[in-house]
Amino acid sequence: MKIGELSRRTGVSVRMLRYYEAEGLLAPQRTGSGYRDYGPAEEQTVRRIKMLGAAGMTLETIQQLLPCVRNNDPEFTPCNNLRKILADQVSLIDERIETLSQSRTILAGFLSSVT
Amino acid sequence: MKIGELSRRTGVSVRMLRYYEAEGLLAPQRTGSGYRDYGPAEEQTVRRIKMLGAAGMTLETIQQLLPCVRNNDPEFTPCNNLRKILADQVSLIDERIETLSQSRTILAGFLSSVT
DNA sequence: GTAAGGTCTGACAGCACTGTCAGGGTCAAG
DNA sequence: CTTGACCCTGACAGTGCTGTCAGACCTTAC
Repeated sequence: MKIGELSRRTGVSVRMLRYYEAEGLLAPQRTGSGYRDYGPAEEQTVRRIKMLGAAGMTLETIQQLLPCVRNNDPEFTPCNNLRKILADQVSLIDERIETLSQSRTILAGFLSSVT
Repeated sequence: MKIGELSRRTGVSVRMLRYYEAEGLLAPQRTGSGYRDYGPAEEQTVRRIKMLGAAGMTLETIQQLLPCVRNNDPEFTPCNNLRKILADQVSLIDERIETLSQSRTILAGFLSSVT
């Protein structure tokens, strides 16, 4: 399928589909006239990128992870560092939550001081 | 005092002190030769900016808030929205924490699926 | 008077995307 | 054959800071 249809089917903008490719996360076939031609495998990949992105991962991190999920549909193929990457991501999120919680405490303090 | 000393005393880089000024959060005197000349009031302001920034507020938001804390002015009239701004910020942080928590859940799911 | 160190302005770079526009090619239908 | 929808590449804008560099001026001390 062409890029517009894939965009419609996945909800990812055309702009971002091209960006995924520029960042090395997708490599669709090209038609004779240069149009990108995506297959079902690519569509699945895009859905995975979207899901991992929703989990707050950067495209760079997703790119590292992608080879581990490219093959088998339902589950991850265990790569050596897959667990480490995921665990690191969870730690990263925990750190961010902790930082935000501290900020919240500070602001709540200000708020109560003007009440 | 000059900008370098203020930087040393507050731990805010010279670059950022100038940036604060460009964004309208500071307006130090100038010497005859054009050097910025900060007084104790400015130093206090910088410390407040730093604290509010640590609470995750953008400079734009801090700028709105600053007139309310600039001097312990008994006049609250122009700061009727102080509490609202603070409350909004807390809500914003809560949203971000919620988003991160959802991301965490997704990632933890991935992690358990490869365990 | 000269050397060192501080300061000035202005501008470019980088993050991690995301939108948008320009200028031009392709394809299907009427 | 022309129209309209779609596609291509490339580039600029904007976020909210933050570092760094260039070229020039000021100040202090030796």
